[in-house]
Amino acid sequence: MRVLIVEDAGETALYMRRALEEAGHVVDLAADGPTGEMMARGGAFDVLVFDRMLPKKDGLSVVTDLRTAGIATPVLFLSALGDVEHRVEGLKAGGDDYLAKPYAASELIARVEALGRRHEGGAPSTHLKVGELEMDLLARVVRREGRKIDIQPREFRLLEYLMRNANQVVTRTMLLEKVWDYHFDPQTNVIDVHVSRLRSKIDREFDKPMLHTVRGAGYRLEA
Amino acid sequence: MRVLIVEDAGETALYMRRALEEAGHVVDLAADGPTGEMMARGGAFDVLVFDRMLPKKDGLSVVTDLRTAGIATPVLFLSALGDVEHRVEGLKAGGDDYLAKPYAASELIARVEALGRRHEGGAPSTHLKVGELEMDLLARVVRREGRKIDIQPREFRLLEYLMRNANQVVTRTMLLEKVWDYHFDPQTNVIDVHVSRLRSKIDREFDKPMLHTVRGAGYRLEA
DNA sequence: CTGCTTTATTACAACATTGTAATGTATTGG
DNA sequence: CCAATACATTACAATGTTGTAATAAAGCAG
Repeated sequence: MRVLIVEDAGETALYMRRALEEAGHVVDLAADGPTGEMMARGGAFDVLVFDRMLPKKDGLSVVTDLRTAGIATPVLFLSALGDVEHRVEGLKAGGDDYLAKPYAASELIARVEALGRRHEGGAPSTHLKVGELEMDLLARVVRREGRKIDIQPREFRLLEYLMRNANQVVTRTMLLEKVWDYHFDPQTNVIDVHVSRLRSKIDREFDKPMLHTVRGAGYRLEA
Repeated sequence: MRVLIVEDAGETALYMRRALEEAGHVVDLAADGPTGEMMARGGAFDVLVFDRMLPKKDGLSVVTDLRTAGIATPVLFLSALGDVEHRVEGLKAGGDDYLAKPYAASELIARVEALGRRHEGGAPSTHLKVGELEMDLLARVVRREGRKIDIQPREFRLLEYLMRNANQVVTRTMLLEKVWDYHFDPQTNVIDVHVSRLRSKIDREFDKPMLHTVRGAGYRLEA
């Protein structure tokens, strides 16, 4: 897991870093509010750990700003101010958890992992994109250059497989296995026919063809 | 937000319920482990609040079981045992937060809302579950009690809609709009026919029917 | 260039899915 | 209990989807 710790007390920061790294995570440090905010916006972290009090811009306002900027990375607040009002304040500002000092390393780790767990293990992608071609797996809709394209179930599976392997050659055998669940050669031209149909939908009417034949090898969908 | 509180001490449960309801949430109660687990599996809650110690089956094991069953609803543990090991234990079992008693109502509310917030903003769910009936939106597969059920596209949409509105009555008009995209009455019995077909697949061959008729109103899929 | 092989396209037949209509069964109010 | 109504089931017809086969076109080796 990639964790960003924003903490001004050098000692504490290093201690936390060591604890999290020993638990197998990748840790970055920032020492003040603006730096932390910048890094949080740029780098793709799984969890942010913020000290409540920070030089220049305090943790609370940084998180408020991150949230209004649409950044949803989970935040764990860390502070010596452990009373209820402060904790509630932190959660209201858009924090996801609040841990009062002093705390045990094991609890820090457990809470960071609880926060990160959902995000990374979370959802398998429901949307594929190859160049200007897009597929929404849930809505079962395909678009090229924004225009909706009507597509049949088998064509959909075929295209999905091609998109998941975009810019690579996909053999006929692979297609038979993955799109048709055939584990033998049907001795017919099913694939040719469906590739042809798919082409007529995603390539005809558009300038550049995306679905290319690789003679003797198979097909390749290019961005 | 829909919240399930699983707590055996009646007093405490009622106090929590009132606090959350005043904050505008819908609250259900359960008094022991198995009941809580059942409700958590069936009803679509945004947050689960579990007491650590519960009659019959303790909170920890219930949550472990829910997680292995693939139910990812955020869990807030609540307990008098506030020391570090217990907190870590709760988070490891799959809890998302841990609040030690005594706590202020405002903090309970803030934490429940923090948990719910995270969940709803997330990716669209790709997996639906109502009782023993499961639907994988991406793989387009339906199972009941683990057995795979073959289902037609229109039946799939119908069932999806019923599952998304499980335990609630769904009217014929709603079905026509959402499943058929008709915005008028086709004057036929399409719905009856498809409900019948769906029943023959998901209910026939199983002990308890899940798809119930609500005479004069519509249908309801029950856990 | 010619003949051979691979790939494309088209037309059609088999099959699957969907909606309609007819018939049968349960529920409710009088 | 009967009639009226709502719902369930079955059979069938219309339509959509898929695979096969025939034919055409393209690429390649000699």
